[in-house]
Amino acid sequence: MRLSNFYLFTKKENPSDAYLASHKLMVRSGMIKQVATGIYSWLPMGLMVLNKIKEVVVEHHVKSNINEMLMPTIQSADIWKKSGRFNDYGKEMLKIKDRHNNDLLYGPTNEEMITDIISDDLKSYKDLPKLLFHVQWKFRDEVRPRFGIMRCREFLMKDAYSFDLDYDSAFFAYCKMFGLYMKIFKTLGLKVIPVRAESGPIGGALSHEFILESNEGESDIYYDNRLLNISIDQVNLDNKAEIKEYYEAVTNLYSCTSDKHEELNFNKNVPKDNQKLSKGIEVGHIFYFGTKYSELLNANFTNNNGKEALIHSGSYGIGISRLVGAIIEANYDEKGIIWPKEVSPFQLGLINVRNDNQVSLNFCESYYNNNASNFKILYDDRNARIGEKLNNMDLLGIPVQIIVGEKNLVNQNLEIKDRKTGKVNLVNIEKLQSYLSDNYEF
RNA sequence: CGGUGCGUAGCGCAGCCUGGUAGCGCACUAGUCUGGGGGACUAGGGGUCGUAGGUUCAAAUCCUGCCGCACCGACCA
Repeated sequence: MRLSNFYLFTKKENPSDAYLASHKLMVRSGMIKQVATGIYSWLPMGLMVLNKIKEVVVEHHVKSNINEMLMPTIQSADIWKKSGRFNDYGKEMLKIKDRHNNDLLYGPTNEEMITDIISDDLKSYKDLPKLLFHVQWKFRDEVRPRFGIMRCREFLMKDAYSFDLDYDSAFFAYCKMFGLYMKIFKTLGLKVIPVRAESGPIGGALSHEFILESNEGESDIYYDNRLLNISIDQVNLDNKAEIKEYYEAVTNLYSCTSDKHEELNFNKNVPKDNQKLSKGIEVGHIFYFGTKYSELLNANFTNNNGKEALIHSGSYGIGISRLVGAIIEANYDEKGIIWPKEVSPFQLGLINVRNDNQVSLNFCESYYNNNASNFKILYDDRNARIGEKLNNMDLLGIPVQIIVGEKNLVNQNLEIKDRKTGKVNLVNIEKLQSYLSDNYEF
């Protein structure tokens, strides 16, 4: 992408209404623009990142044989009246009336709707188990939205739903999703702590939150830091024994939200050196709620004895739009954003030191033209001053920058700058390709 | 929903107390000089001062309602 063709308008100054670094940086880097309290437009740069994260999450689900589908944002109130949540959900639910005066709502979540769908289809124990997910915009009319995209009213969420014939089977689904989440967050380059949690208005007995540690987080957590040593890498999510072993190894160690915290148990079960008290951002939340919605919405099947039984279900959410902010919180410095390679909208930033220099201009043009199909390159082709280009590229957080100036070009050299370390290496033009592939995974 | 504060150019702000030609920095346009970390100079363009009403010869400024935004609290993914 040539900057001259890109709808990207960055700002030198911070917005006055932003508090969190991630919020300031998202506005400054032209990713989002606020529309109303807790509602944002995603500009091209922001949408690229959002889509990258979504892609990672979707791929992991699809690989695990979880089927992607799509439910609408607007829902009929009927099923919510059946489940009792039309009133119970409270003012956070945005209620709408259509022209026929029917009650509609902008979905805050989809348990009712998915249960209504599967209750028509899953009729026999032979149809179970099943897992479905979608990525869709949600609306929760928060009392006080804040922190930009981190806690907004309209947000993009991946929600998955599991359907099983009994507790044992449902528990396996829960463990599998637990492991899948750990893999997803690891892929995104995030250190995420799974903690026991309250299930809130979703309901149900078994629930875990996934917390990205951050000083700016809103959740307080207590955990045994030995759980960080347990790796998900080698665990096969489809192998019941393996995944349960992993789940138990992790959840046997103390780890919970402040709601669930018991100081006595913490001290009794966790050696002092391993006790960790920390804050973080909730980026995922999973629930097993048994037959709660099946009962309310009549989702039953015929078991192998010919008897009717209720479907056991669970739901599993990841805040996709929140992750954009959360990832920035975990990856920035005083210059700007530092995107992990998995979510960076571009792989390479290309900077021409002087546009009026024929030597560097020729090189940049031909490099870009020859490589734009191999790499995602953001080429700053503006006739701007070098300082502006460098600062701008740092702000945008693209992992690797190629800085092209005549001074180095006459010696057949380019500057390759690593955004994260700030280190600049002179690299021979001939060796550029191998330097990049040796030092970076694309 | 309670408490506090704010709304003036695309962004960040001053002016308001004490009413009298709407200002500054950044950004933008043109030109000149510059040229390795948001450069300098010159000349420009852009505002019904959130909105509706009131007071007044005169309102960005004083008064009232409404709308919007932020922060703190309670609540929540």
